[in-house]
Amino acid sequence: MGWSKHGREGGGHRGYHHGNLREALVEAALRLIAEHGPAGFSFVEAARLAGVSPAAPYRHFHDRDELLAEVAQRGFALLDTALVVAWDEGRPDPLTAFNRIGRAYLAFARGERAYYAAMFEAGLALDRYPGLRAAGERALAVLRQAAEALAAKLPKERRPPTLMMALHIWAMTHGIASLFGRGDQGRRALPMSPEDLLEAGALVYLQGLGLGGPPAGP
Amino acid sequence: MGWSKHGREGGGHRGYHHGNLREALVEAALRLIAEHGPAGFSFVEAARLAGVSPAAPYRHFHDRDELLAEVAQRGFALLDTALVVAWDEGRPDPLTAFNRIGRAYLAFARGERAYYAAMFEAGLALDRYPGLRAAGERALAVLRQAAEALAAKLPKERRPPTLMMALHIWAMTHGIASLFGRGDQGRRALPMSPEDLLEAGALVYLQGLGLGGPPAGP
DNA sequence: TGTACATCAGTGAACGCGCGTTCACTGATGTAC
DNA sequence: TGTACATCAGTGAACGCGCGTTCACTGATGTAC
Repeated sequence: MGWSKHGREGGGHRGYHHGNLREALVEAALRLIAEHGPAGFSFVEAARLAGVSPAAPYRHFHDRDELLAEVAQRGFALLDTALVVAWDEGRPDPLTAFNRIGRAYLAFARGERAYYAAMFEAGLALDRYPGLRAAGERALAVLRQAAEALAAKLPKERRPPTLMMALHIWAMTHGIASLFGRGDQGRRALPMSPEDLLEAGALVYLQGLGLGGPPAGP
Repeated sequence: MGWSKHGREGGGHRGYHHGNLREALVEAALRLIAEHGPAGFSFVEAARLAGVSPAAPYRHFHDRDELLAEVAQRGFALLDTALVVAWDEGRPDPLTAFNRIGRAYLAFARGERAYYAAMFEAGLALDRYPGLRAAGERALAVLRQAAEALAAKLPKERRPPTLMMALHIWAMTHGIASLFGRGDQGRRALPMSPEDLLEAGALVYLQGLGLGGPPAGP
């Protein structure tokens, strides 16, 4: 759910002009991607879903891929927001907030499968859509900020590069989400929830940096 | 590269019977997936590439997806082999061998993009292809074995569950491969090689378990 | 407030295309005797 | 070694389909005066 606020759907008839076709197309794309994957999404069907002739979308998007890229870009923006909210400026303490970020990422991958697929599985060429790349980097920035706050606990000479930390965490989280944490399709069996797996992994990782709870040894 | 051993291609004419159509179709699929992604692969074109009428493939595969699943399954078998070779029974020492596994995984993702895409991005329903799931689990078993050997260095009461270790490592490796380590398309910029990123991440992780080189503190 | 007109966002018919799949068929291969 | 025949692995033509995209068009909206 989530992307269900249709322009004037309830109102019944619309005139010759749709009024909010761009939005309607994005919503239609999300629905189609959720159902058939990014490959099974078609421009024509998106138009049909929006109740409009197959030529109409061309007034708003140069081609099929541009609509896909728009969806992906919005997905990154949503993810960004979700991560910022989860981080909540590190309250009540960085470690708790950090774990919340991981969970938020997994929740996004599971709950917003269409966005996630558009972002990571559509095979869009990042160079052709600079806005897309930028949106992705903004989302990474949250992770980096969290890494920074965590690393700040360490004495200066033992602080790891925060970009590297952020990339490690991103990779593990993304890996868990991709391999185990999506909707039913293609899912692998696991002896624990993706959330628990990630939390344990993050804990070990932070321990390895000299951060985290009680030391490993007795 | 790699999948170029065509049945009797050099020999010129073939008769009415192809002789090795199944193999030829798998090879054609690999080529097409490498070029156009798993979505852009078509049964008809695979037949054309194999020099055969569009109806012929149905003698060997029930449908398009079954061919895709065959490719994915072979991919897992290849990956499995590559990881076993890389592990080399933990020689000369488990840590070195372990790092070789990670590099082998990344090399596979980069070098065998078609296999990798069929395995992880084709969205095949694992339940419909039990052989596929089994092949995937065999590949995971190598990681588990390595985790076991590493954990064996620790006193019994501090040994982590090896399945969990294996999953963490798989997730981080897979995440790095997916986000940064593929061919040109969709690649993100990185301040270091995926290999270095992974090695650093694995080191920190193992450190966190109480394994690895010199202790974190001064 | 009313009118003329430019601009904009749609229409709908049409195109050429490649796809997945089916069908009755036929040529090649292998086996029994 | 030779012949009859079953089986197998291909053919090629055809189907219906949905797709992306284009085109000249038209109805609605907004603006200038």
